Amino acid sequence: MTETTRPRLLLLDGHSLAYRAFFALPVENFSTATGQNTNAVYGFTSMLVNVLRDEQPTHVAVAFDVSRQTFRTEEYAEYKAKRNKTPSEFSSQLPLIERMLDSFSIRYIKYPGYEADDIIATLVTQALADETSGLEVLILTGDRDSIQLVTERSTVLYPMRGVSDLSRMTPAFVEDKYGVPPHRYPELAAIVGEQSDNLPGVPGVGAGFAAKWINTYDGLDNVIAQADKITGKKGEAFREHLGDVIRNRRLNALVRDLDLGVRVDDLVLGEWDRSSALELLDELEFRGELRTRILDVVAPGEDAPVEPGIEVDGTTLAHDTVAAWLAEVGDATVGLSVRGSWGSGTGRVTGLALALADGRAAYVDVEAMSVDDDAAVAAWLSDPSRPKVLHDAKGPLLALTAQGWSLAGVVEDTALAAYLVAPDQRSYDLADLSLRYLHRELTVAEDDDQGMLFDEDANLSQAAMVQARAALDLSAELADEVEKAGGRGLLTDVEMPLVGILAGMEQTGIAVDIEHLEGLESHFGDLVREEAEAAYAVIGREINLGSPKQLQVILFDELGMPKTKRTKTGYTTDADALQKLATTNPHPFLLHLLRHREVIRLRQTIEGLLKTVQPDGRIHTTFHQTIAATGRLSSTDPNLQNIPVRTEEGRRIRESFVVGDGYDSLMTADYSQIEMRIMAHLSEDALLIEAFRTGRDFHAETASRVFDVAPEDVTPEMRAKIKAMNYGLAYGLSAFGLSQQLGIDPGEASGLMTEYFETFGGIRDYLTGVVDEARRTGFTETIMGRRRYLPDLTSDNRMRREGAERMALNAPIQGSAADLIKVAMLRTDTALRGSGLRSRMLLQVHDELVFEVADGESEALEVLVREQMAGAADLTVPLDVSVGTGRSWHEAAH
DNA sequence: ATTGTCACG
DNA sequence: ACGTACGTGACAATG
Repeated sequence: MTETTRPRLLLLDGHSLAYRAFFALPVENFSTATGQNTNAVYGFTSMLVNVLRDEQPTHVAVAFDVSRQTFRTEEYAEYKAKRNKTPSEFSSQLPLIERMLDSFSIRYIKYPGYEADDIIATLVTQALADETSGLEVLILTGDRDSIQLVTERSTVLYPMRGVSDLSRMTPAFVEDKYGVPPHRYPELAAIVGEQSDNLPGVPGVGAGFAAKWINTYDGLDNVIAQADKITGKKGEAFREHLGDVIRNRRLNALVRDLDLGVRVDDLVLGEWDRSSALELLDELEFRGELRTRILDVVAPGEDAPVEPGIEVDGTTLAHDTVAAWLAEVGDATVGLSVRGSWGSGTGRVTGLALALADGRAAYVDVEAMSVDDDAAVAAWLSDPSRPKVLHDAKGPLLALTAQGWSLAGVVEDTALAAYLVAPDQRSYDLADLSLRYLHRELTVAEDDDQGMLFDEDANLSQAAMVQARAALDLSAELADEVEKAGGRGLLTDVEMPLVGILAGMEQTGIAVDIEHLEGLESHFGDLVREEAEAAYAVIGREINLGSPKQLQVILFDELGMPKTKRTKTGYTTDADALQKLATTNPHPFLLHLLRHREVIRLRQTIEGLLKTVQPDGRIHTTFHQTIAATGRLSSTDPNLQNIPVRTEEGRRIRESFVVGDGYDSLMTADYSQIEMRIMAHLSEDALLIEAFRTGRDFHAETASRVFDVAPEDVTPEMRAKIKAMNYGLAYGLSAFGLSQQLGIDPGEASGLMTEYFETFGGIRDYLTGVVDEARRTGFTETIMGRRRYLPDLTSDNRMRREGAERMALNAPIQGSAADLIKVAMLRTDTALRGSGLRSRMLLQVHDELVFEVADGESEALEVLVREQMAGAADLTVPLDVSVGTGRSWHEAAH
């Protein structure tokens, strides 16, 4: 222990290393849930810790460039001019690297007007000047200019490929590789040139000749002085480009005497800041191997390198012991995992796993419970003062309800929490979240007792308890994240209470007139056959009309029609393109094909619906609360949010959704122009607000203002144009998109947009402001504070960037509308319960709610629903609700 | 598993 | 020069 380690100074060129890492590591594999890219941070950190581990330096510093403007660009404007603009995906990672260094107590140094190399050169010079210290110097850099700093006591470590191979440049190595000693390397570079710095050298002269000259004449100065003596083409070229060479030499000389205000002694490696380092590793989602390696290096032996999986201490409770266990739990928060099944309006529970923060856990075999156990479980589940945490509570809730239990006291739903924190994820799988936020594997330890029989039941109950524990642990972790994202109110007051409502709607389902649906199926089936045969007759053979590939052969090869817009694999045959073809070339095949598409689609929709009708004669969809990044719900199995409505034929399908037995009618209530109203509210555009306050036809009102005519003089054409414009606004519309929508030319569409924005300046200002702010903060926000992260706003890829800009325009509008109708559902549900009405909510279709009306409740329900929907938010414009009632969904909509 | 198409708000 | 409106889900064809 008394042996003194030899002092070693490690200097890193932060910029060049991070830049290399940025290009070496695929960005897709290195980004966090919120979209922060981490490839440069990862690669830099990885190189840093490897060198810390392998070289054991006592002193460390990292040098950074401040900007591209340096004394070199002052002197020679073309210096590094050929380099592409620094991608913002890279720049955004530099502050993270600095935080990483702070947490490791590693100094980083910048000096305006100079490059990182100059800082390193200065420190190397200082370190070598003090010969008594015997300080050894290591320079980790991706910039070859530093080779001039190599001496017997200073070595350059240069990354060869990617971020893992380091080449150790000692004087002997440099001499061997380049043919000149290190201090002469910049002389050689001056002759050869440096492409990455945009410093052209002597054409036709490579490193070999340059080294020969330098050695023969003893240095570049002498080569220049005796330039006449060099014969041949190369000599001629050298004389001709002498100016470049002299300039190169001046620029590639590193500055060694900057006044940094830091001495080598100040660079002693200090104590790391454990909590900020761990926090940053979590934030960057660095786990697994790198996390282990980092912790091993900066804090050897301090943190167990291998993270254990989630563990619980519990077994299946014996018969008649559940009540006692639950009594012992008291009012502690319990992680709850429900085993069983649910869906299609039914469900059942086979087991319950409970876990506590101290590791205790229990599994209840619901199928083998005593009467007392059952009562105890029922009481605990329904007691709102016994707090519970679940992951994705809707399914469990459905199963418990089907079992005759009620559930109360759910204080956190970890799936919803994770969704609010990062709404763009595909899934919120418990195991993934455990890894991401807890850095724990969600696997059950294998039973290694050889003598024991494999007990499947024990494993299942163990897995359930582990999941219960994971949900509990996650809730603590995610609560912080939700707080940080400002999502607590939304989670507690909106998303979580909505779970019960959605479960109820799914369980209730909507009644279907099967005979009517079957009648439509055969009707459209007939039409499908007719159209197919007519199409075959035209071309003289049978093809698969559903195959875009076969259609392309017929349309573009055999019928010789003009090629449409390209897709990845060929040319599009979508309805839009075919419609366009048909206007110039009304070939009968095209017409039959289009009609065939239409009717086969309707038939398919009907067939799909028929397959999902349950024995109770109703369809029970599943609503998803964590799919749409904007905050909307989605619906599957079947999707009841895309039942046809736009054509008369399609609407006939809605005749099949009918009032169920024991009820009087269906009622639908929808918000009119909800998105434009939100736009008016958010933009505070006075004219738009006024247009809504008149209460008259909104599109006509706005058209009258844009075209500056009296409302009664607005023509249908004017109204149609402004309507398309109004709808397009929230989508980030382009002149092209608008022209496509309206079938006018892009120039006219562009003029229309200009007119519109001149009239509604507040909207234009709002829209540009939204994108600017999102670019600054990294996210957009709805009226209720729902965030969507859009890292691509700063992408260098134009497509991605512009795509993100359109999402930024749309997310606050669509998302606020989603917030609003969710609040309306909560208010309506509460009011319904309080009113004693029997009517019930069945469906939500983004801006519409569908109810089943009990006998004699029609008027009361309408009043209640109108009041609760209109009062869901206090906007600067009124929320208009239109309501209709009928025997079917189709009738109700009239 | 991905692509193309088309239904909805 | 290039692609072109936001958000979903279902189905069939095709790799």
